[in-house]
Amino acid sequence: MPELPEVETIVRGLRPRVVGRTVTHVRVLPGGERALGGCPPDAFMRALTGRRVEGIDRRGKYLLFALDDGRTLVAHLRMTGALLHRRPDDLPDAYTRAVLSLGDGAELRFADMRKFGTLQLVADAAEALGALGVEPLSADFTVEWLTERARGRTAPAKSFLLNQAVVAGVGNIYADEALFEARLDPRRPAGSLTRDELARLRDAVVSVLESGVRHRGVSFRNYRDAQGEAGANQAHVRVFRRTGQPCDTCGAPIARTKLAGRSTHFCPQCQG
DNA sequence: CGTTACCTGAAA
DNA sequence: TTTCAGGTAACG
Repeated sequence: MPELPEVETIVRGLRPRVVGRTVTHVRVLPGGERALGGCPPDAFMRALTGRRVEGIDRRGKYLLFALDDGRTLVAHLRMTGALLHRRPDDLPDAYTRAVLSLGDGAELRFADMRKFGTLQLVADAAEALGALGVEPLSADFTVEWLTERARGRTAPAKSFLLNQAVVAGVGNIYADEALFEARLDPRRPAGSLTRDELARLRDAVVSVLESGVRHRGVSFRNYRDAQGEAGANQAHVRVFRRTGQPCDTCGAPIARTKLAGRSTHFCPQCQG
């Protein structure tokens, strides 16, 4: 569920509340063991207990918790995961799969209805990360880099954007929004995009992601930030889940198709 | 390269 | 009852 802006919002919420705290107790609840990727729950609890969180960072859609023994707790929320900063007497969160108690009495709850999310404790973060391309909100995200990656590719532009090895952190919402902003047909083969079009696409990706961060993410259904609050960016979405509604720019009805197995929304007029 | 599987629930 | 969901690894 969360894409880059949602994960960034969670990281920013957790940082001031969790960095510097020590993990005093770890519980893995029913359904939580599968998030551990084969690590036995006891081993996970033992390895994490007593560790101090030195820093929290984001890479693509992953959250990285740097621990004082040099290891990293790597979390990925996939479709329905959430990381919630709570007090022990706060109401329980549905589908809580693991709870880390912190030295100041607060707790960090990992909740995940669909159980796709992961929590991995590794010596080197790279062990837990998939193949990740450039960070789109960094200076490394250049037109040259996009051009190189797009060369010769027959996959649709939409699939190209969803590929984490190309741009890390773009998901289904922001891919559709960026293609609309760049006025590009999501079905166009990535390799057919001109340098000019790729320049537009680059700028559009940056723009929609920055807007997402500014509005604390999109909450169409499950997404909640570290305080359990919904985001506000759904009010600023131009095509995603607006099938049949008039395009803001030209009034034509927003169309929907399927690409790379994902619902894809676009304006047939503006993105022709 | 596209499709399927992983899980659970909400919406059509 | 069927389809769909903000993700991605594994499969053919």
